[in-house]
Amino acid sequence: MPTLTPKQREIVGRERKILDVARGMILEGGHGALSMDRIAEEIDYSKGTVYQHFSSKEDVVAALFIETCAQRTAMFQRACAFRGTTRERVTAIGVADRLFVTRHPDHFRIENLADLDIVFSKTSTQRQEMRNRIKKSMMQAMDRVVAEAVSAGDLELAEGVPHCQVLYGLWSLSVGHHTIRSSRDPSEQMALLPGWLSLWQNYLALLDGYGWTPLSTQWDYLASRDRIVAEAFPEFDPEDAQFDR
Amino acid sequence: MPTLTPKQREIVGRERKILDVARGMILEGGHGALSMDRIAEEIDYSKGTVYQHFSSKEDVVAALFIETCAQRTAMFQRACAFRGTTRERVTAIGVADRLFVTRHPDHFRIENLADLDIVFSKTSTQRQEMRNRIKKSMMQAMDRVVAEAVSAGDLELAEGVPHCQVLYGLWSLSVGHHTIRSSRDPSEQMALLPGWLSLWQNYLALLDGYGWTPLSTQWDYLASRDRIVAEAFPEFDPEDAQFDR
DNA sequence: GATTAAAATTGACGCGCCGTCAATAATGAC
DNA sequence: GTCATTATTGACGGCGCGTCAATTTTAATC
Repeated sequence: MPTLTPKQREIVGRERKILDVARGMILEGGHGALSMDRIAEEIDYSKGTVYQHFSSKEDVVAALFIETCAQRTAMFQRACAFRGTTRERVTAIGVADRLFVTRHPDHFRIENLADLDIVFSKTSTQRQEMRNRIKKSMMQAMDRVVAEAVSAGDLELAEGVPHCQVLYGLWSLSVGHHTIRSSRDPSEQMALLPGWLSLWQNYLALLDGYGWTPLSTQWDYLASRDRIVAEAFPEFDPEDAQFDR
Repeated sequence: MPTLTPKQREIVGRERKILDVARGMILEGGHGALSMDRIAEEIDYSKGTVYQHFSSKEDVVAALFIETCAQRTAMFQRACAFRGTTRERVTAIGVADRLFVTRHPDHFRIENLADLDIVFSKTSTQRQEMRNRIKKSMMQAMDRVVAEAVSAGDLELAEGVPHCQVLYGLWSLSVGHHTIRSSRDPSEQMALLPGWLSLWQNYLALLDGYGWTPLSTQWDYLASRDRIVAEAFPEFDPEDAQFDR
């Protein structure tokens, strides 16, 4: 086991601190509030030292993205392993998404930044590959659920419609929801259902529309939701997830 | 009729030019490529003059957003007036969205910028109100279609689900789609259906899932699509819309 | 056409931020 | 204790935003 010198430990700890400080800045004021000078100031090292860890501002954003995305992927994989019907498993992904967001309310701000081509283009190829690997493994886990559903007969797709089409629908709903909600303009909020329930309703409708059985009219998916939290994500308190907000 | 002095005409023309130049900059390189200094340079006036038209960089973005959004709203209103079943009308909104995007490929880049709270918070209240008014009239037109569908019996919503829930689903799908596609990362593009068709499929599934009749299994909505373009948007060439890409 | 008040235009300035780099200090191997 | 390697510093060049006092242009009036 390679034991670390005090110096090396200092370096590791500093990197952690940089990321934490940066995350806080983005959370409070978006990309504009993130400043390399301010990071240096807050961690009490010079700017040059910060640049020893990250080659640019975008590199920091990319690192943050990868960090949180890895956790997200891990949660999705756990969701996909849920023991239940295939539709319950795909539902579990939606639940995981919600639980994740309560833990990392900053992630979507970062994701919207990081997915702008510009960010990763300014980053080392190493980090680019890491990002692609993570995203890919997330997709793969989810794709497997759809494939299973098809082979189990729970889902019959029309001629010429690929598996991932269903996935893409759920993905779009989630991204759209988070994007819309992150702009906290009251005029948009209309007379909507409270936050997460509106996304949940759309999940139900989309999956029903694709004919993924058992349909929401034949099954109590709110009960499934509670079972999913209890069994796949026991470390989460259902209260904290605020499913009704 | 108030005739304009040469000076006033110059000012109006200059404002047009500023917006055009700014739009081009955002289109080519996003928010980062937009620079007040460069605008001044390109229109051959000093920076101070640019600031006579717009109070800040964000103000320019806001103006661009309002401009394009107004056109978008107008197209949606035309879509809602389409003569056909209620579901055809809501489909027409999706078609209008597509036609609009082909005309203004830069709009979603701008929308994603403009909806970040930060932008409009740095803008005059006048512009903020204008934005809210436009967004509201867009929502209202669409909401009317849903209300009609419910009262005509084409759509029955479950207990406690408000009208706009359906709208919110379509809206999320569209925003999600455009957001995902605007990050042109090949790894995400998976084995998807070509661009717009994947959004179309999800529209169909979502509306089927909400039970909006006639269902896609009972009606040829691709034929409706062509009729919609021909009747509601005759100025568009169906070729240009690239529905298959 | 001359006069003059109001409006428009200019560009230099202060400030903050990014990323670099030569100079300096700390580390640890021998 | 010596010295090569590695880490740290902060001043610097460059760029962009938004301001403002000074200057020019406009157009209304005599």
